[in-house]
Amino acid sequence: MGPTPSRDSGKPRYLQIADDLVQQIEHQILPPGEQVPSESDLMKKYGASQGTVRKAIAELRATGLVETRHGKGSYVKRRPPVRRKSSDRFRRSHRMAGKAAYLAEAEQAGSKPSVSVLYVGPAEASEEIAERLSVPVGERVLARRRLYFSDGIPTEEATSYLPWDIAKDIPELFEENPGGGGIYARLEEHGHRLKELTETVRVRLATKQEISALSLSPGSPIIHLTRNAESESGRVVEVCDTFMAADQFVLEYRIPAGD
Amino acid sequence: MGPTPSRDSGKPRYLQIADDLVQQIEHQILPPGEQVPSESDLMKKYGASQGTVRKAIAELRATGLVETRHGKGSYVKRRPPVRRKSSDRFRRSHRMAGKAAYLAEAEQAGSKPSVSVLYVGPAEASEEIAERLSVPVGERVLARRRLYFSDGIPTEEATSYLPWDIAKDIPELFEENPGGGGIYARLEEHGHRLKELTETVRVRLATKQEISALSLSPGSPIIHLTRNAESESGRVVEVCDTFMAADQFVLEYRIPAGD
DNA sequence: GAGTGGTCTAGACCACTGT
DNA sequence: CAGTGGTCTAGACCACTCG
Repeated sequence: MGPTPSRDSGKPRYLQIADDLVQQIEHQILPPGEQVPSESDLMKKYGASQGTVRKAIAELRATGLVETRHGKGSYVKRRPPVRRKSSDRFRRSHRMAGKAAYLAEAEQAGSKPSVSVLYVGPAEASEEIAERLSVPVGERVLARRRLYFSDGIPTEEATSYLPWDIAKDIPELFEENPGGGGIYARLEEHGHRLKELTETVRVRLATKQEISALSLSPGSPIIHLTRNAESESGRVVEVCDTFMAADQFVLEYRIPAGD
Repeated sequence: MGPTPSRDSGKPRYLQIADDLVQQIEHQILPPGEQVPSESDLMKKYGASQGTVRKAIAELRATGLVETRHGKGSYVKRRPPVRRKSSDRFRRSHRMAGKAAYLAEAEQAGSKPSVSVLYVGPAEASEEIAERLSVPVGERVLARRRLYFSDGIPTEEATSYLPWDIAKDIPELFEENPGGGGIYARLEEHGHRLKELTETVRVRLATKQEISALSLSPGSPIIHLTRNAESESGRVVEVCDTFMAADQFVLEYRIPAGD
């Protein structure tokens, strides 16, 4: 009758242990940020072998409750506030208010946003980018790759591509900070009035590179969002690829019912 | 120099084995639908223990390349054609053409769609549904729950909720098949002309129930899509919750750049 | 160094699927 | 029944982190 839940249900031992740990986390006996007992502690406590307690912890990791650092231990994840990404962020009125889309949204969510520019400069259009921008493969384009942080932790990586003949006349696009309203505001000031944006949403499990770039746990789903910005002349004047941790975002779209 | 890739890199053995299997799958040496060699075969082939080859297979399962059936074996997944879900599917012109959104899209994708109605009838509004429909919690609403199949395999489960006072005057909504153009067409015929739809996209790992309902593998990400349909009178006349296997869909949204 | 997680083995037994 | 995957053990060794 000890505190150890060793009752035999039909359930595998490793799931019983996992469930017990889930209970402790939900009841804040293991509060966010706290270290989960080490494998050897758990082996003693549950009278199980290392393989079994490891499987239990792997279970918690898979459901995103815990993250594990080699040589240190497993820690209860602090539930990050969900960031909301609304299609409204592209409204012209928001740009006129002088805010870039990302900062406006982050402020609204009450977190401290920051941006790190990884690269701004010329690049050769890959097959996919060339197709989306309707330029020849290998053509020079302007690439702008940024990493966005919220409260200091990386949440989102985005890369924009613009046709060189458009970008070359807009010096602000070569700056790290393109100025109030972001690059869309600059494009519109230079006569490229936007007509429509097309976004696609894809989901898959993160690759190893993305895991390290966004410091995720293995097995985390990520959202791959692409956007094409079409001007009123019918030309695609910018495309953007964004990668973000799926569990930290809610995307919102308003769709007119017309036509 | 045997066919066995036992070169020692720094990589763990189970990942080497996994990579080798991935190669065989990508080069169609293990074609879709084929059974992966059994654990004991792999143990012999790679000279590894059961635990190690199991971890290798678990890796393939996590990346969705393979699915495992207890007592039978692991099988290379048939890559299902990706289904595209475009916001255009709500255009009025499509409804007028007499097609429901789902069927129209599936046809375009070249797959044989079918629908199974799980429930049509009254239900009590949960807190969340009540909030979205602006009715009191517990109020009677019409619920329509369907399971969608593509080529016989379940891909998507959706539940619509409509306020009772609206639904009660539209007898087709109580039928399994609401008729050409779907329920939105019926709503518009009865004076509820739609103004705007708001969709939200959330992603998370599938729960055990969803795994069985959509016959997924554990650890698969799923997309939870919610939609609120607002009529020109400003009232939300329908809300819908959809769950789908994330790796089988690409969502597409067209966003007007105006205002 | 002591303590942590990460990999691997050899063997055991159980549970499910077919014939 | 034989063959498959699923669980578990006991012990070994390696790799990372921190004082």
